[in-house]
Amino acid sequence: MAGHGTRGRSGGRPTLEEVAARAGVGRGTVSRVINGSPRVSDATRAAVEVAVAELGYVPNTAARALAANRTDAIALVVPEPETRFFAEPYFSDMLRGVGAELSDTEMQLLLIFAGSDRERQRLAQYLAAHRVDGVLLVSVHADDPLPDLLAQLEIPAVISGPRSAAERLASVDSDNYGGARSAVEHLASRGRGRIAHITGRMDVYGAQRRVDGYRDALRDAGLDTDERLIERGDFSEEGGRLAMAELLRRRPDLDAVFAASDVTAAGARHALRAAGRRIPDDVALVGYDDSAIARHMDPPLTSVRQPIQEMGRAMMNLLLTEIADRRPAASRGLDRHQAVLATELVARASS
Amino acid sequence: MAGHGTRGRSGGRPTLEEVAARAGVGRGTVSRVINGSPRVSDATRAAVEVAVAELGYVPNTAARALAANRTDAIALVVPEPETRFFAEPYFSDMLRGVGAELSDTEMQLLLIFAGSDRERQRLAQYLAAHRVDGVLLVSVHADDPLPDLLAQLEIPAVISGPRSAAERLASVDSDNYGGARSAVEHLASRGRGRIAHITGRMDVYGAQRRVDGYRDALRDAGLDTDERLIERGDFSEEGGRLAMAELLRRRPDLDAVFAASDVTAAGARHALRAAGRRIPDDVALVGYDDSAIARHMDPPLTSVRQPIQEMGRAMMNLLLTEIADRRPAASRGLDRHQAVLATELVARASS
DNA sequence: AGGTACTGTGGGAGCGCTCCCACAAGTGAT
DNA sequence: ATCACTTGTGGGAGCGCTCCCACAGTACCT
Repeated sequence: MAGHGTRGRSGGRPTLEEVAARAGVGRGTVSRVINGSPRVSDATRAAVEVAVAELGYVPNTAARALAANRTDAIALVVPEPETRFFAEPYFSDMLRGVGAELSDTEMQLLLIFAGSDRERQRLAQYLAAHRVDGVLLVSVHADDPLPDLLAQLEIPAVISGPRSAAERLASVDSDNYGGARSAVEHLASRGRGRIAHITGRMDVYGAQRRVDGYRDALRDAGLDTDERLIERGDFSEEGGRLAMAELLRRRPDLDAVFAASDVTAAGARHALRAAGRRIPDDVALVGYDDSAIARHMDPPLTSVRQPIQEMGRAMMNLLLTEIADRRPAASRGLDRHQAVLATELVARASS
Repeated sequence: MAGHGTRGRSGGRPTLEEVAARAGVGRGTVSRVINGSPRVSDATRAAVEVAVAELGYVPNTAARALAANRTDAIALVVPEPETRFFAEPYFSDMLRGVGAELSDTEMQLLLIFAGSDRERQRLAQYLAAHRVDGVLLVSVHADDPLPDLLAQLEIPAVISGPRSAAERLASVDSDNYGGARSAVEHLASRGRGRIAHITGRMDVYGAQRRVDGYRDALRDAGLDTDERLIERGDFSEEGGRLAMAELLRRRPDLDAVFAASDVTAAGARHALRAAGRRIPDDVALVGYDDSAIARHMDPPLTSVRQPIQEMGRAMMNLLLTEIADRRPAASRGLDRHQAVLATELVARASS
C-alpha cells in the first residue's frame, strides 16, 4: 500500500505542509512552532497552533528521525533473562526511577532483554542501526562486551555500577565504600570489636569497594584489623555459609560479621547457628541490599539499603545530559560523568 | 551534528547507495536483496551480500519507516500501573509468550504502561502518530475507550479477553465457558450434588461465560439448578467471603462451591471456616486462575488453569496476521479473528 | 519471423520532516 | 541618510529508503 506517487493526499494524516498552508505561513515556521523555537512571533505561533488543532496534526516520527538524525528513544538494556527481571525488585525499582525522570520528556523508553546469545545478537544489530539515542545499562558483569560496543558506536550510555575505578562510560553507583563504613561503624558503636567481613565476588568493583570501606572503618575506629577476619564469598548463600565456617575456625573469638549481601548473611547465619552462636547475643550480623530476605530473616537482619529508585533517576539524568551534549563521555577522556548516591543503614534485631 | 548539505559522506554509516556502488548494481537491486525479494539472480544477490558485509551496512530504520510507511514495531499496552505489572505473574507469562512468537521476526516490541491519566494521554498521542504497526492490549476493562480509539485510528490490534460477545477487535481468550464446565463436572464426579457458584464482576465478559458454563454443566449432569445457589462476587477476597456467607444462609445444605477466581475462593474459605465447615469434607472448593494463592492455600486449592503464555503467542500470531492483511478486523464486519484456548483443571486437596 | 510472456535490473520520484541560507523589515547608533 | 545588527520568515535541499515504471534479455509459443 501507499509508497509514492500521488498517494492519499486527501485522506491520510495531515502533514506539516498542510498545516503551513492552513495557517498561511511557510513550512519552516510551522516546524519552529512545533519544536518550540523562540524565534517566532506570538501572533504567528497562535495561528499555527490553531491550524494544528483544527487539522489534528501529529508530527511524523519517522520523517523527523530521518531528517534530524535522532530517534527520541532510549533503551533500558537488561543483560539478564526476563525471569530475573520480574523476580527481582531491583529492576522494577530502577524502572520506576527511570520512568519518573523520563515522564516530562518527549523521549520513549524501550525495554530490551539481552539474556540469551540470540537476544544479544539482535541487540548488537539494533544498536548498530542507531535505533536509540542512548542506552541505560543495568546489572553488567565485569567481562561484558556490551559497554565497549556502545563506546565504539559512540552511543551515549550510562551504566549502573562501574566495572572498575577506570570505567570509561558514564556511571551511577551507590556508595559502596561508605555503605561498608556505616555497617562497621554501626557494629563498633554497639560495642563490637572483632568484626569479620565476608566479601562478595571480588571481580565486582562494588565488592572491592566494600572491602576498602570495611578496612578503613576498622582502622579509623582503632579496632582489630587482622586480615584473617576477611574471607571471600561470592554473594551466594552457600558461599556465605562456607566463609562463615572458615572465619569461625580462624577467629573463634569474633563478635560481629559484616556480609557483602543479604543472601550471604543468610548463609552466614546458618553457619553461626550450626556452631551454636546466638544472633545478636554472641555474634552481631549485618547484611547489604536491604532486600526482602533481610526483613524476613530470623532475627530480622540489619542491612545497608541502596537507593535503587534514585539511582534510576540519576542514570536517566546523566544520559539526557550526555545526549544533549552529543558527545559520549568515553570520547572525552577524563572528564567522565559519574554519580555516587549515599546508602542508608537500616538497623534491625540482628545487631 | 548532521542535518543536510554535504554531510558526513565519508565518515558516517554506509547507505544503501554506497552498497549499490560497491556491488556494481543499482539501488533497487540492493533494496530487493535486503528485503529478501525472490526477484534477484543468485549471482547478484551474492555480490550484494559481500558488499553489505564489507561495509557493515545496516539499513536506516527511520528512512525505511518513512518510505514504506511502516515501523516494524508493536506495542504491548498494559492499562495498569507498573506495580501491578510486576506483581502479577499474568503479565510476565503473557510477555514470555509474546516474546517467543516475536523472536523470529524483525519486529520490535514496546512495552507501554497506561495506568495513569497522564500516561493514557501520552499513549493516545503515540498511537495517533502511528508509531507502531499494531497493538496488543491486555487486561482491558469493559468501559475502556482504548479499543475504540484503536479501531478509529485503524491500527491493527488484538485484545486479550473480549469485552463482550460482540467484540469488534480481534481477540484471544481462554475458554471460560469450558473451564467453568470442567470445574463443575469435576465436583460432580466427586459425588457433589448441590454445587454453588460465586461469580466474578458481571460486567466482565469472562465472568458471564463462567456462569453460563456452570449452569449448563449442572443441567447436563442433572444436578440441582436452584438459582439461589448462585451469588455475585467481584473477584475480590472480601466479595468471596460475603457471597459465601449469603450462600450458606440460603442453602445450608450445599456441598461444593465453584468460585470465579482463586482470590474469591480464599474469601469463601474464610466464611466456610467461620461457619465450621471443613474443606473438603463438608464442602468442596474450586477456584479459577491457578495462581500462587491456589498452591499455597490450606488445603491447596483445586483450580482452573488458563494457558497465559499460549494466549500471548496466539495474540502475537493474530496481530501479525492482521498487520500482514493491513486491514483491521474491525473494518471487515463479521469476519472477526478470534482464538479461544482450552483451560485445564488442576485438582488439589480442596475438592 | 513475429508475438507474448516472464525475469532481472536501473533509477526517478517521493515519503514528511529539519536545517540553513536568503532576505524583508525593524531598531538603534553613527 | 547610512551602516550594522537583530528578529522573523519562506522555502530549497537533503536525510536514506521503497515503490514502481521502464526496459533489456531470454524463453516459449504460434
